[in-house]
Amino acid sequence: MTSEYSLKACVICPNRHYGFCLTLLQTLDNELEKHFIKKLQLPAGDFAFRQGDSFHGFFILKSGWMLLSRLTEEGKRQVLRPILPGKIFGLQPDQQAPTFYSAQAIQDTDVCNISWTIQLCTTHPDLAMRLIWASACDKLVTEMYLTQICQRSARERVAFMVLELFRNLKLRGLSKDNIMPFPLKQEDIADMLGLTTIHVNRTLHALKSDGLFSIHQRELTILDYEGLCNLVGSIDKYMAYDYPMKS
Amino acid sequence: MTSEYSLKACVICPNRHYGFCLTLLQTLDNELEKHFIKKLQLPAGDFAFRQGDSFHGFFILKSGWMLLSRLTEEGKRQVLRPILPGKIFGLQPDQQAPTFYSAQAIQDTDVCNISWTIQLCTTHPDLAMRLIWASACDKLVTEMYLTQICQRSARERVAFMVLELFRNLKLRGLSKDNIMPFPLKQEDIADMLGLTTIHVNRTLHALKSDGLFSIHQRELTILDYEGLCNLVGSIDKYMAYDYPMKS
DNA sequence: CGTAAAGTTGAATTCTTTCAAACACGGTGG
DNA sequence: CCACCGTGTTTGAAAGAATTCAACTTTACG
Repeated sequence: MTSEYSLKACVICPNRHYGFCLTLLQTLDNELEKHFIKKLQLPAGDFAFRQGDSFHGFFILKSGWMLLSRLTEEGKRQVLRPILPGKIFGLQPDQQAPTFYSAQAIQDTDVCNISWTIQLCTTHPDLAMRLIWASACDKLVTEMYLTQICQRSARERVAFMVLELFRNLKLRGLSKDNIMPFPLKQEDIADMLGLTTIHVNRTLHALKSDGLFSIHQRELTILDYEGLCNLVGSIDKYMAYDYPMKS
Repeated sequence: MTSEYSLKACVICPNRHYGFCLTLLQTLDNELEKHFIKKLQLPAGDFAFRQGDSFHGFFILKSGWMLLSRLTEEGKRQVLRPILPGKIFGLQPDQQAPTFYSAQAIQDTDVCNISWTIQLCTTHPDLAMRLIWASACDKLVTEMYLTQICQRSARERVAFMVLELFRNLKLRGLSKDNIMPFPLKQEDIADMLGLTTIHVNRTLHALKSDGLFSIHQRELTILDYEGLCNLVGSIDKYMAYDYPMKS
């Protein structure tokens, strides 16, 4: 993990047009950037933080993919959600307390660390509002996954996950046509959707056989968008809600 | 649903010592209470809002129990979480957008409606900070349930739910000794834990037979606290995190 | 080129669901 | 006071989805 201070790096960041980063850029001053924003590079496999760590503030993912996951006592891993560029992660209720989950890069990533304090609530109320917004977004995404996991079959869960990722990548300009990056291992999917690796394997196989999508070289190609939607149902309205919207 | 304005009602509210309400009370002025806090009474069965509604601000539960739930297209219901007194609910990323879920009273309840606007972020940054805190808490609770549901058997899920509720009720002074109010129907539990009503019934039966707890007249008595803990595992640290803590 | 990690396959088992039906309880009205 | 009704709970038996265990194949990478 390398770190550096880089004044005005936000000005050229690909995420600057959206969400928290947009608001951040709008209210950015040297003071803020110098003292409260730290930039890091994390190679694939590295952790931004580990379950049980404690730290101040929170992170924003600049590029790459990360996974938030929690290890249970029995050693099982629960993937809480994947983090795409522009997303905030690591924001906790009590910043003194040990974190509930780990944040691990599954690709080489760039990360920003924001030293959020209550002081910034006062000096930057628009950032505070944005933080409330972002937190509510994360909650919503988790609730969507919870609903899917509780109520749908393995096929449907996988289809949901693919569509959800696809739409969020598209909004970020990170997919071309029907092709999206797909760095998730089958084990990641299993730990995310409450299935076993073996069953994920069989399910992926079935969905590919049905011509819904194909996966090669860590890239997923959607072959039957409508078919996927039918499998998932029209949760369109909320699907891309996770996205850090403009304004 | 009746509504009224009542100046300084917060001063005698049983939730005034904790969480958002504590901060609210500390910064309370007539201006704030008059224009931004509206009090409601909801009889059992009534909705504070329904999935798809949109409204400004958010709610705080003053007394009673509520359930947040979402109906899927197929007509299945997902209970996202129960709401205990002192908890915030209905806070959404985009307040213009239709809500993702419904909020229904399962007992006679008192509810406060707070007309939160970005303006209040500026005038009351401590409330904004508290809101960030509360939102992160809800997220954490949802993540805990997600983890349990993905990784544990029906027995363990039910045990978890009972313990989680018990601890939060205790913190609020709403349980005496090992007895807690338990207004949940078996169907509610099923919809909350991703099981069928029938299987919840059998599971409850099994847990009662094992002498872990008993249920009579909408009250649950814990008979073997340690046994329950063994079933759940020691997630103590985070268990009562949901609680709107002091300070 | 060789080792570890990731993916694949089969068969048997287990947990949970589904369907169908009966029971208990509280409230209502005759 | 009792029959009736609806909601919530209980039980049985069969079917189904996902897991477990064990082995094998492929891919990635130093």
